[in-house]
Amino acid sequence: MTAEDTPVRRRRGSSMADVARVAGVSGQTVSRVANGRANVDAATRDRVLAAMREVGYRPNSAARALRNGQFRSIGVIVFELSSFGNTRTLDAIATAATTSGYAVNLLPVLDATQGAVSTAFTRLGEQAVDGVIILIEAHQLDEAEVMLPEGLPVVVVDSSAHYDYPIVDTDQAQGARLATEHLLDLGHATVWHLGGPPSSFAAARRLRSWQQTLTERGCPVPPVLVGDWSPRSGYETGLELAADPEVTAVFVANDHMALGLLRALHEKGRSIPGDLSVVGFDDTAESAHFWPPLTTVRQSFAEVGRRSVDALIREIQAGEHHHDPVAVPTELVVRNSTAPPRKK
Amino acid sequence: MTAEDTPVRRRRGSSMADVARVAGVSGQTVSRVANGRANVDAATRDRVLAAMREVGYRPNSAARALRNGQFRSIGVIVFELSSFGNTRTLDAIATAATTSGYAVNLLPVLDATQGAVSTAFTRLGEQAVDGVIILIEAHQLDEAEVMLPEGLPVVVVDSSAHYDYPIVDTDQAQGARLATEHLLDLGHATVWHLGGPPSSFAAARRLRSWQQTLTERGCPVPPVLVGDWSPRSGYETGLELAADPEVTAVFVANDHMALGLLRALHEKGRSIPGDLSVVGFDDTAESAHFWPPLTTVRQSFAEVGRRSVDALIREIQAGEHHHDPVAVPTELVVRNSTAPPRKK
DNA sequence: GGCGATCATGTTGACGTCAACATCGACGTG
DNA sequence: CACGTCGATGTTGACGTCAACATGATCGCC
Repeated sequence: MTAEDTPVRRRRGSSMADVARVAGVSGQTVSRVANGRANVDAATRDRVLAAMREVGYRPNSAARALRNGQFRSIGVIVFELSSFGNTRTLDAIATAATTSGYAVNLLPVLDATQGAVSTAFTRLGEQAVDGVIILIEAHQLDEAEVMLPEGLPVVVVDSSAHYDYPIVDTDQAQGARLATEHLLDLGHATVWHLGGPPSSFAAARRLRSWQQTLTERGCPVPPVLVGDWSPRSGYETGLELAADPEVTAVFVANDHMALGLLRALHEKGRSIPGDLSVVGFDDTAESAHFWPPLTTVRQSFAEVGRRSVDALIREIQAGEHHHDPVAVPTELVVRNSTAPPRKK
Repeated sequence: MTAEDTPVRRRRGSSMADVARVAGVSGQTVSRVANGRANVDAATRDRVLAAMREVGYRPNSAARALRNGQFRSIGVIVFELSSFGNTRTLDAIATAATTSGYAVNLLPVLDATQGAVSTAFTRLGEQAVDGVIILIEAHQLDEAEVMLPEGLPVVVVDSSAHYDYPIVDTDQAQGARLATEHLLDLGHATVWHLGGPPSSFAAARRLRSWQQTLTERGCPVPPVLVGDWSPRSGYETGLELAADPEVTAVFVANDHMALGLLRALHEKGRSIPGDLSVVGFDDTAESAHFWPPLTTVRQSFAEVGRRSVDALIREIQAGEHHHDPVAVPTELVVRNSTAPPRKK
């Protein structure tokens, strides 16, 4: 409209001072109105509100943060190739944080090397956050020198017990037990297991729990198959497994690998669940529509997100350290990929 | 623990003044070192660096932002139930932004009602961001009063041409043409289409391009089937389609629906690609392991993310408005779900 | 009617950083 | 040796907000 064409566009908006001038009050009164303090005359308040609208006032959060020493913002450290679970958890974290009046700062780790993780933490130091949720698998932390700024509240979403930070995660052990017992209860002599990468604590927990459940029931423990969470690794394992008629039941550590495994079994002409029962872990949005629809263990990512934000905010606001790990229970969803073994 | 229990926990760290005191220099010199200015004596620089380490100095980004009138941070408005594509794009955005030295602020829209979208924008006003990328489907914007703070750089990731903001998106039309022509080239008389929800501009573009391709080739245009992106809606449509022997080729607007459709065809005993060829859109990580592996159109979410960040940063730094929409090309990935029609 | 309580509003300064300007010493040149 | 230059370093103030304190007006009560 006007001829004001500043070449360098510093987005200096209007400040309280501008509003104050228009409304004919002091800056402090504007501040009181902006923060909803009670001790302002109704007429004055209206005048200020009108002035705010007129000049298009929006509070400057940098100034506010500087003044208060708080950012009302939390950082979330995620690994670049955010896995299915992490994505869902991130979603829940964002929702919970927003509901609690906190902003969410994404801090991606650009690659898996030590340096990159360290860099993420360094960057963290310069970020405007009051606390951090770590969403990468803990073994990646191990390798990096974990140099978190002292006094920065942290919550780790993982199943590792190695750190001195509050921990929130799905109850991996309970979920794996659910899966294994389901297959055993159907009458299978034992259950094979396709696990995730050994570097993942979650994978380790699921594996251990599967082992333990078999042992408790007096079942033989077959050799462990190792995958890397990807459908491809499930597919490759599936090709091997299809050749062994002894195998009648498999517990796969995530649904993605289960998908690849199903494909391999189809290719080899093995019927599911007729020849082989399969249970997954996660319950992705697609799992109900695999062929056949997959029996799986449903994780409550929403709950994990919510709990971790709660824990972090409590830490931020009260300095409270909640050292008991939070384990969010899972739920078995039975579909068509599991059935009793064929009579011999 | 100690007796000093400040009720309000202000996380005041050490400031430049502290470093300056320890190093025996002025705050300004510390500032120069922190910002890598050249005109500092080497010995002095080392002394300051040592002092920084000693007191654990980290720059206060709030103060910096206040001083500079810039936050070096961009906001990304996302819809709560971030779809597969949005998640991938977000990932790419985060990576690109970080690489360019910008932080990423997540601004989730908590539900689809008008009020919620407006709230997100209002909140935006208080956020510390230099610009915004809008990742929700544009029709949701339509419904809300779009009240973006004036002068705030914005980039929209969508296929709508309704807005006065720069737009970046996958070239939906080109992708849909690729899919349709592939099926036609195999010898199918025509191609059916299971589209996404009409409210989605992306879905509309794919649909229009499919229609146009058929018309250009002089093929009959079958009635449009409408889904909602979910595997379930694909499944339901699949049940209908399986009953119609006329149908030999289907282009499904996303891989999730294609998965559901495949399941329905399996259930009805129709063979793929023997009886029916299916092409999807997206190329998710799982699509290669569907049964059968899915022929699909690969979107480059990474490219979309990168380009939108680039556009936004250019806008922020140069005030440049790039009004030509950016269309990122797709690529057809041929797998086993497509084949020539059976000879009659 | 005098005095303290209550309430609206104003004034001041500090949060941490950094651009702009000021200072000071060293060095080169005619 | 007087003067100008350049490079290192210091000093000041402003960015926008808000707590703490200050002011001044109104009201109730003995």
